[in-house]
Amino acid sequence: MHIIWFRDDLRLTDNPALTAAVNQANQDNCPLIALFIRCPEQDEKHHRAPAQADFIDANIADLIPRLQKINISSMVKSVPLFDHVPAVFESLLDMHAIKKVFFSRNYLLNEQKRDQAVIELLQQHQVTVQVKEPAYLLSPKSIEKNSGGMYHVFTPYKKQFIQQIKNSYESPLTMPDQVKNEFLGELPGDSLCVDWQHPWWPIGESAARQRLCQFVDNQRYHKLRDYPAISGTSKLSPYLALGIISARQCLAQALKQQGESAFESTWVSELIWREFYHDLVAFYPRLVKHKTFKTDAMDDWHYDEAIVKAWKTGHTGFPIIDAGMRQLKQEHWMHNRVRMLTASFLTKLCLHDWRIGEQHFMAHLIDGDFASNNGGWQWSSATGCDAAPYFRIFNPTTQSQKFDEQGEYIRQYVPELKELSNKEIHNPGEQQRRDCDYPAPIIDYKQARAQALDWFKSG
DNA sequence: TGTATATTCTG
DNA sequence: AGAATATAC
Repeated sequence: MHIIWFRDDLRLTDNPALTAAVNQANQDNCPLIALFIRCPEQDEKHHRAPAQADFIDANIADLIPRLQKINISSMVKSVPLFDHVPAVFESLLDMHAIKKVFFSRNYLLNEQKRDQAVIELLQQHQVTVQVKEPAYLLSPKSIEKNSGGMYHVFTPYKKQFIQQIKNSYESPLTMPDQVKNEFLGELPGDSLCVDWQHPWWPIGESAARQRLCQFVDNQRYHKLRDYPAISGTSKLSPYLALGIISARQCLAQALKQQGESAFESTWVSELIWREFYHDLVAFYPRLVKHKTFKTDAMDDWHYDEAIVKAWKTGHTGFPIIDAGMRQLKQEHWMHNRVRMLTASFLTKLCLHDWRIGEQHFMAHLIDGDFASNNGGWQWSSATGCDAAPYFRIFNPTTQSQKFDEQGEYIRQYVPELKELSNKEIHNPGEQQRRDCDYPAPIIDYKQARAQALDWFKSG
């Protein structure tokens, strides 16, 4: 029999490893088994949000009957750590005559170490391993400067990216054929947490595709994406992070609805940002080791327990920041504009280590994705790839006035301020704060900004 | 995908 | 006085 080992790509369509596995099984006329290996302790080590772990389980549970329809039986195994994954394969080898194993490549370090150990074990047992490139828009490392190496600036990267993808466009793969060999029935395995109570994030790839089809409207996205009180973003990030939908499927839909102009659209640009950050991780393994992207970046930060606590719990005394941090805790998701504001606040105004924020976001976000999250945090803290230098510092109050003019977003997540006027809600007066039982600002913005400019300039 | 400030413009 | 614009950080 052959095995398709599902890890990140929890979908049937546009899944190169799965399609290859099905084709091979049919060619060799043998059964195909889908293998899922969950590693709860590893998840904890990587600070995977419990919400995301549950979302994965629920999506696996959704995938199993759909795999059955194409005659693929599934097996779910749970072991604590990546180190224990080879043993799962060993016990499978004891029980079954396994000929080929398929999975899609992962560029993160611990994951690659895990995969390498599995590959070595399988090769010792004369099992063929096929590692397929995941359905990125372009495979990592396919964009390089003329002089070689990775672009450090997004704009020229994007320009070349679009050129290249126009030349080598591949449309997404459709559902694979049925496996001709007989369905093996239920296989013994470990249980999944399938009690998913989150109507905002429906399970499964058809839900994701439906969301995609309803969303793609670039005019609307371009106009509304920065307003956190409005649902103007795609809400596809958790699906992209876990491969429930592929970036290629997203681009295909944009092209279908907008034609070639999709390449210039704001949303597709965001998809390319995502590839840019994934590419950076593939090029620079130091990023996975918590190093700054800029090797000469200022990297010794303040630390004040009280500031970290206020930031994490949403009690900084800056309403828009607190709204964002509370939204993160409550919904396991935060609007992108507010992610930028809260990140800039922690790193550039409080001068606290971006890694604190990176880890906190990962621990709570349902869409946590190492490359995007690390890239975003390093961009925010001036240690990463950002064409604009260190002095891009957001003013939480003016940003709030600009992007949450009516204070709707603040009122939703910081209800103690909901009676304040549209004018006052962005920065209540001292007496109002006391009346609402809302904290005074933990930093003096003006002073913090001046301090940050000095600090970054000297570093 | 920024902000603050000085300067000029407008009514 | 407030908007628009230019410039430096």
